[in-house]
Amino acid sequence: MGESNKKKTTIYDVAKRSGVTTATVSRVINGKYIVAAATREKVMKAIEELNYYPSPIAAGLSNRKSKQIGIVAPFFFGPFLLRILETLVSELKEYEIIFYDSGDPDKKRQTCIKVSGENKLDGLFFVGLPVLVEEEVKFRNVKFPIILLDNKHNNFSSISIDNIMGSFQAVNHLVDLGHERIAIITGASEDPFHLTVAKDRLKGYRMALTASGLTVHDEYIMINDWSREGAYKQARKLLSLKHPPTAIFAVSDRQAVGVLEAARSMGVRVPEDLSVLGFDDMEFSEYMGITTVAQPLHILAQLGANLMLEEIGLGSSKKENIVLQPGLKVRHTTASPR
Amino acid sequence: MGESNKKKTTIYDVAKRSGVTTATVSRVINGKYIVAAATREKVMKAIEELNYYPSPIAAGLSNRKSKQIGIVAPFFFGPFLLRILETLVSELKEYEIIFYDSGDPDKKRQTCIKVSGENKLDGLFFVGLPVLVEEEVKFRNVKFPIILLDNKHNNFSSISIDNIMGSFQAVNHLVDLGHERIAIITGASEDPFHLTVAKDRLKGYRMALTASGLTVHDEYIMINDWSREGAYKQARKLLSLKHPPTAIFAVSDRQAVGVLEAARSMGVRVPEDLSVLGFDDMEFSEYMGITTVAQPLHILAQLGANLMLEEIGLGSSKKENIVLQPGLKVRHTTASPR
DNA sequence: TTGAAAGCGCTAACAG
DNA sequence: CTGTTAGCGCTTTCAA
Repeated sequence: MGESNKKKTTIYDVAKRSGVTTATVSRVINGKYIVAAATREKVMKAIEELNYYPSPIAAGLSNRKSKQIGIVAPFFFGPFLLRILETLVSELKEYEIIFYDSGDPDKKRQTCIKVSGENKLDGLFFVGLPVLVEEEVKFRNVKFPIILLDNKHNNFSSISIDNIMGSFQAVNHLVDLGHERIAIITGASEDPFHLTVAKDRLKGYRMALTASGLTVHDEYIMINDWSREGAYKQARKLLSLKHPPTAIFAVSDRQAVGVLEAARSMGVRVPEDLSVLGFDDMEFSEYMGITTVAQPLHILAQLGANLMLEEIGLGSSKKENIVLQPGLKVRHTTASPR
Repeated sequence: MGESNKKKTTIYDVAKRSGVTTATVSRVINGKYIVAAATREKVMKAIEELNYYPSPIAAGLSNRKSKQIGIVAPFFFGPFLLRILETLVSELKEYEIIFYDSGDPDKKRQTCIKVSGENKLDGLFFVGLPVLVEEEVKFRNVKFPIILLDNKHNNFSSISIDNIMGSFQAVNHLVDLGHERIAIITGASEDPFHLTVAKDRLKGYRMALTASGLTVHDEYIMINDWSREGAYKQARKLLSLKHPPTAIFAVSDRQAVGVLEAARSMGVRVPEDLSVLGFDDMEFSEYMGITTVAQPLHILAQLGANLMLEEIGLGSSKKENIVLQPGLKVRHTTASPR
């Protein structure tokens, strides 16, 4: 901590030194008013010499703009979150990014209350999470745009990913390979945040089977908690069935690992005896050769950032809802059944 | 965006409604002055009724505290960064966390300039990165504490991890297993941020060998760029030597994966013919059974947060430098040589 | 194109 | 325990 005996140099100091008023200094700083070239020079020089930095706080109080954008997201999104955060930060260079954790619904609620109450942000992103009605209500009188990433809402713009089609596509790949006994290990259908990912991916699975004229067997549908351990157990159950599936679609890569472990533990070879399909395209999926579905996170965040900038500029919401398609990445855990 | 025709309710509104002055309202809001219970009640009631939220911007301008803490870190720290961020956010509930990307040295410089110039934060963390002299100079007149996480500096407090000992420990494990021909694939020794991780881990390797009376063979030392691909190539080279090593220590798990792939590609079995050791304990290391060194990131961040709170409270730096020890996690890629 | 001056909403002496 | 009253540092009409 430095000895900050010297008080901050303010816009007054600059004004005095350059022989103009603070109004003029302000004008050159913000560059959105006409200032005589000569005057500008003088001011710039003074700024330079005094090593002056305008106080964003004071500016904020005066013009009610904080130059800050908030992001509410849960940490359990892990790599996805990081990816999105990264591109958001780099696309939104003019703004500081404030991170609001919302690891559980209550934290999320608190954040919504705080953020809408203070009403100081210039924009807000929700990533991965939906906005509940009670939350939406709070944002009614807020002065900044809100954009949902990887989720949607009628009253806000959003960029989301089509989980149903991603799943549909993935299962179709299995069907194309000739599989008929395809099982799915999905995520918890009810969750504290009211996410619909699990349901959507299951829906895509059903659609794909039906579209191919295959029947959906309930015993092939396992509802799991997104965990690797859970998937391990359920895969063992599936593989112990009288008619075990020849392919298992795990709706997350983490769960796919569990399936792989289950297969190994039972001497079932992948992909010879069993095809395993994941979802997410995590780093380890590449290392482990897992066939999976990749989400265009980078583009999602980029589009989100652009939209945010537009809406901030317009001062109003465009209510645009963009849906992105994920893509299949075929690797080494899927093959035709024997 | 709501129709915010209604102007923000201010501390004046609350004061009027509760029949006191703004000073008193301020007092009950901040709770650090004595206010008569009855008065407090009235004020609270008014706050409630008016749904009043104090403006942190106005407060900030007045008392020069932003209630915001910055974090400068590079995104390539991936999971580590996320982990640290997570615990920082949860430990520093009173503060908003602003994330400053510093993916390259120049961005980092810019951030240092901006942040020190504006001088508005209540605290700043550097994670994973060192503070260069030219940067340190800028922070001389800054009013907030700065703490380094996973790095150190004479003028700032820090919590770091002992890479040398981590490496030493890891290699000792190999020696204990009976290995004598131990190779290392390390990270780039020179890097744009002037990180010393690679050098430190190499040093620990040397120390361990020397301490055990083994000689350090230059041909067993590979300098790599932290990439899996690079490690793959170098591992192949090592395994092609006339006297190939019986163990390879990759200074990151990502590189360990490359080594594993190289071994597989050459029909070398792990751990029977070759022991592979990583560093980092990434998620996939568990899945892939890689023996590795784990860093106590959670504790690191926790200690960092506590220190920050203390220093903010004290209004001065304690210049504490804590060093944490990483721990070995033995899994399935290491065994005694045959 | 520039200056004067009134805020923005809150805090913190200082008095009482 | 509470009120008065300067600011905090910048922006923005309104005039000139």
